[in-house]
Amino acid sequence: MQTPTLRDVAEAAGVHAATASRALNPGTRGLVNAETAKRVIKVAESLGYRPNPIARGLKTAKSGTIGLVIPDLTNPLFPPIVRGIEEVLEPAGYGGLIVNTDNDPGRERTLIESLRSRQVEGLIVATALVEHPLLEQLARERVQMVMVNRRPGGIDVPSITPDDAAGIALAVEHLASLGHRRIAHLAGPTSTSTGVTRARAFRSAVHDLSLDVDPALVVECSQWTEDAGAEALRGLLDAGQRPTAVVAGNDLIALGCYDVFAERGISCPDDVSVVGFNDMPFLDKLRPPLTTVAIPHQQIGAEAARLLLDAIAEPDRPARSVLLPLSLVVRGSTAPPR
Amino acid sequence: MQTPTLRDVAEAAGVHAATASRALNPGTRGLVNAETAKRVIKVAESLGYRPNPIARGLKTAKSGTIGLVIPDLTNPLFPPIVRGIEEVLEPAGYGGLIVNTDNDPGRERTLIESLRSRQVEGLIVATALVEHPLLEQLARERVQMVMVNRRPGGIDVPSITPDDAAGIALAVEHLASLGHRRIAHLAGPTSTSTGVTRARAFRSAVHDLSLDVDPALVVECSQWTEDAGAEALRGLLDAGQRPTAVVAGNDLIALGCYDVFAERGISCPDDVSVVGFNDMPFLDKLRPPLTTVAIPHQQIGAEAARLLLDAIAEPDRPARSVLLPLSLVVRGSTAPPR
DNA sequence: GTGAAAGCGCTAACAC
DNA sequence: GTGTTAGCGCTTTCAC
Repeated sequence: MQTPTLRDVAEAAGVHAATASRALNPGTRGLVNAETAKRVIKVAESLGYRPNPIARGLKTAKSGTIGLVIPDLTNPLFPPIVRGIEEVLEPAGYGGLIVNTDNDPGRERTLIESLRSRQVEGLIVATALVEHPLLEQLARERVQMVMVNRRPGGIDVPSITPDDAAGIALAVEHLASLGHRRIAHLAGPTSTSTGVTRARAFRSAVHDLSLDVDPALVVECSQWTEDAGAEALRGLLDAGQRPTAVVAGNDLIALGCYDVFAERGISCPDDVSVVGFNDMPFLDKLRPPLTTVAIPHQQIGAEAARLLLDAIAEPDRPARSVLLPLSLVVRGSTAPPR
Repeated sequence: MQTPTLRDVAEAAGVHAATASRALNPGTRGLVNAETAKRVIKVAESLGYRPNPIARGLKTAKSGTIGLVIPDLTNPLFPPIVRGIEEVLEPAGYGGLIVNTDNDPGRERTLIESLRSRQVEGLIVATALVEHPLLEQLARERVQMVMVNRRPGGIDVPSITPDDAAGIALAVEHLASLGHRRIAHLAGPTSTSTGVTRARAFRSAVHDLSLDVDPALVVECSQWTEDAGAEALRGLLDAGQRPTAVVAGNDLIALGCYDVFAERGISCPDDVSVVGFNDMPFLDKLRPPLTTVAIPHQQIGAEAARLLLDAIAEPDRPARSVLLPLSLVVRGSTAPPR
């Protein structure tokens, strides 16, 4: 016999399929004679019965899957988040369907569409660049979702974000305590909320600590990449700026700085200190090891999944949002200015 | 109206649901009047109809999902493979369900079980450590699968593996051409087929090139990790061995060597050259940048997905297996011995 | 407490 | 060519 069906179990236990269903389902088990329930369960086990979630899903309009929308799994930022998510989803009986958008709004639309047609029960969205119309539409159609790493403007969607502002403040304070006063910021693209938040936090930290406030010291990178970071730093230096330290929008941008240092014979941390953001893997293997702001990625993922499961269970509960604290990992790329 | 159903479309187009189904389905579209088909399609579009794969799946016993069994998504080896897989799956209308086994046989069993109950149509298995009984059982039950990065002994399962032996030969030849004669190998665990294959390839390459053949120069690491690599190298050095170069079982193990070099004031590549295996991200940022054997991960994933889709389409075709060529990426961790 | 019957949305025989 | 009918495996009224 092929993988046994509920009816097989019912027959073997001498009950009706409906009764077997009730017995097997913890939620409805109470409706059934304890004896019968026990018997059915035993039979099911001995037959190696496994419920077919597809059939169940068809009936209950629940698929037991949720969609994970991320830009690019290959970006080391995301695997730990995904693991954190799975860690919570799995014991809850849910599975995660991952899509990579490459931050392409068109792909994003299509992929979310395809996830919805697969009847996912909710979405965890970790892309920085969801277009607003799409977001609003999803909210309107009451698609359960939670945003990771970004807070949705205006829309009532739960989100789980690292406390970027606090992280940047940590970085700036660290540099200031080392004696730096002229600190540059290579900001992420202002098209991303993260880029905006971090840049704003940078400006206010510099201001609060009474360091040199010079608009020319904040440069926007066109992307969150090594190349864009290198380009931005080159622009800064070519414009004659000589910061003694730079706070990079993220680790990749910081890596771009390393490239420029190599090109131009600048020594880090002797000539310039650098702080990254994210604490990607293997940063401790760099030369010099990169000082950076660490984000509890796995925890973020886990928290996001919990938020989503809650939202699915109680669709009408108002959106909670969580801000996770960050920490600074001091390594070799920061030192007092000379 | 909630998301429209096939019946809604059929009604709006003035045809029967079955006809609508035929019209919408490329495979059966030929059975329907071209005009009608066109009309139905138009109506479907205007209604924003999206087929419900769950319902379809219930009927056709196909879920449109396949299971990806990997040890740990957090290991940088896997994200590119997963992306390669998705790249092929997505246009084919399939989705991938990922599980992380942490190389725990128990978890592996349970997770594969849960994938099967989710009615996946096939499995892509990238764990090094599938227990044989499980594998055999799956094969017996005619679960379609393909193995990635390992060849199943004895069982007729398609596999897609990097040509490890050729890669190791590349590494050894490179070192030999630099003038090294006393080369060590920090092998991966012999409980993994990869570990065994690479160690064997190392021995035969050393032999073929008439280099120093000394069994003491091959050490097994207890795991594929940085720590295990460091430990193995310490053991080797403590035993008085002084190789001028080491071929590490993988990049992580090579990283462990870096740690030991730092501990003991050994200079790389001046005192010892090191070659890694895998070409993880950011290896070019290390000090020194690691010379390593590059594996076309994404391509492996894509190929694996193709193999699986083929197998699903033609279950009776004999298992094909693919061996992908590797290349050596020469960076700064290798130099002539001094 | 349990069975009967209906139906989730779709597709596949089988008629016509 | 198209409609009819049945049913995938399960859950859920509604009777009894």
